[in-house]
Amino acid sequence: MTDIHPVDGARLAQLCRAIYDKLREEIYLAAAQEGFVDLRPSHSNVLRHLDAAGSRIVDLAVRADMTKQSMAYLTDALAKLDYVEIRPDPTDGRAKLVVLTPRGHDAIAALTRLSLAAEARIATHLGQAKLDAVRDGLAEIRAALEEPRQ
Amino acid sequence: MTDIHPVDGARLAQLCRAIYDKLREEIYLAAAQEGFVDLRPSHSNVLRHLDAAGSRIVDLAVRADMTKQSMAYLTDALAKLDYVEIRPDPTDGRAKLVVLTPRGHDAIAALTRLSLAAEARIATHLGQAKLDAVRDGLAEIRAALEEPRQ
DNA sequence: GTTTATAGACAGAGAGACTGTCTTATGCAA
DNA sequence: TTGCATAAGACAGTCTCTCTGTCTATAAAC
Repeated sequence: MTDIHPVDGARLAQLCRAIYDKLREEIYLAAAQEGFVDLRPSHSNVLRHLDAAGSRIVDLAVRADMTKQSMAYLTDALAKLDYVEIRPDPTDGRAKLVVLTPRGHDAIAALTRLSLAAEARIATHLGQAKLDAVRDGLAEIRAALEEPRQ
Repeated sequence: MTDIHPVDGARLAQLCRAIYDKLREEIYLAAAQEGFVDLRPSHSNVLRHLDAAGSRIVDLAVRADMTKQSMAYLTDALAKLDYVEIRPDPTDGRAKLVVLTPRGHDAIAALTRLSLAAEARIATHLGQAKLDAVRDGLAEIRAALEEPRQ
């Protein structure tokens, strides 16, 4: 009988998925142990895109490539958890600004630190140079995928 | 004001996530255009792990790292869409075997072909050697992440 | 000043994961 | 052989996160 999965396991998409899943699990588990028990991976869709001065929901939605309704759901959840504050935009009566609370700043700092720690652990296996090379290659791949297909 | 995101954008996890999301979108969009309109990314959690001779739900669940209830939901959905057939296991009255239908075989073949095509497109940007090096590095990283943390 | 565009809110739906419980079948041991 | 622990899966319910569609209020443009 022929093999069902001729080239599986070595596919770029599967590798990226597996690595992302592992890192996400590791980072959010560690964050929970530091006290951020209510922080969920989906929340990083907000935190990653916040400006220091605060951002509008619609801008966050565009950056995260999701609908403004979905982004509103996430920002509302983060507001209830005291990671962000939502206040009216003084320059536009329709808009609101999502701004980080001190706890939100702490969360971003922790997530950043834990991400770096995870990479440092990987570097002990591969060596820093190789890890850097992979990361540079991934950045190139991401850029290549941004381009429209002909 | 200090920068909120000191090292963002170059993080391994974010790169893997972005690339996986793009590839997944691209591959499943192309698959839909080939007639697999009802195939969803979550279904690959089943298809990726199926044995040629058929697999039990509980085994698929372990391989996909999810509960058997969740896996049963997915295999049931795939059965309704005629990608798999669920039949009793002749060797164990409690168990059922999930086996691919011809349409399921076609779907796996298409997904495999489209994945390779996406990587070939990337190779035109990076060169095959660089892409291979990145893939090898990712495989090493995945292996490193499998090891328990000390 | 009227029309159009924009920001967000509200309601509802659906996918995909989870936990908990239950039934049935297997297999081993008393 | 009976009786119990184990295992496979089914059933019910919940939760998170995303979507579409519609609506209000404000801003901007003509």
